[in-house]
Amino acid sequence: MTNRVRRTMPLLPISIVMQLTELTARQIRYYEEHDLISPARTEGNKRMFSLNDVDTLLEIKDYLDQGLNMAGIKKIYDLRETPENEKAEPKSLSDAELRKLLHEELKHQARPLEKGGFRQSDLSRFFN
Amino acid sequence: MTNRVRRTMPLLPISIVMQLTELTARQIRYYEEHDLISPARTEGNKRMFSLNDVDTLLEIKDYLDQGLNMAGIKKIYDLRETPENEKAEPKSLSDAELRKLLHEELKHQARPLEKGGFRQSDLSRFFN
DNA sequence: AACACATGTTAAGTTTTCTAACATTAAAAA
DNA sequence: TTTTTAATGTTAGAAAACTTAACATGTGTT
Repeated sequence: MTNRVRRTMPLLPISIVMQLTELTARQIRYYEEHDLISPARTEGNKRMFSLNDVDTLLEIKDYLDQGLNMAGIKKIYDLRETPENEKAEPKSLSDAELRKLLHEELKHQARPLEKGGFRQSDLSRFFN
Repeated sequence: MTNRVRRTMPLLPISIVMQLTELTARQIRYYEEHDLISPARTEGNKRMFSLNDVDTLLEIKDYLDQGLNMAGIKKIYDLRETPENEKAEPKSLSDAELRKLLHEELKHQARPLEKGGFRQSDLSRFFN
């Protein structure tokens, strides 16, 4: 366990991430703008992505294909990253909000899968 | 076996390789000039390194620490990469040449290991 | 029709990388 | 000891890659 991959190490420039994910630079930056990823920065302010970042981007692609929007995806990550213990009191996010999210998701349900896209949101396509 | 890491995929810019190997850009380019590595190039001619390249660079560091020079290291890689079957007739590399190599290596034998350097010439320091 | 969301496109500026030339240092050869 | 050579440092100028910001476009929603 101690010796697992350092998947958080910032290694990849945006050009490579574009290839790996088939996303445009615009898309990647837009997702960052909406706090779905937080790539590291070089001293000169260039984004550097970890393998985890790439995984996340592939997941985002999937969620978008499934009809979710930025807010929906963000919520998912926020929930996911909330430690189990303090997961009790859901802050001030009302039922209304949650119902709306759910609604939105249901509307787009079962969207067809276009142009040979991948299912597997994971770098295992490339590694190990 | 089929699902092994794509260690040959060009992913890393030289700045990251510098961090990973603690080599200067000058050194990395010099080793390329001597055909010890052959990083891929972007369309714009920027070097892009694979994980294999990084492994090789760490090995080169080791060999240099052990007193080998470019020619010696090159020979090692040439031999290593020669398929087992055609490994019979050693081209036109005379005994003289080989003795010289060996000699050189022996002279520098058992050089002390300075400033907490790594032994393990391998990215496993970072991954898996 | 008006709006919002995701994405495309463009412009101008900055960082990173490139090659090439010359400098330095230490070890080997003369 | 002087001269070479090997490895690396340093610098300059040019090109590529990346940045932010602004505005454009397409498509589905209200």
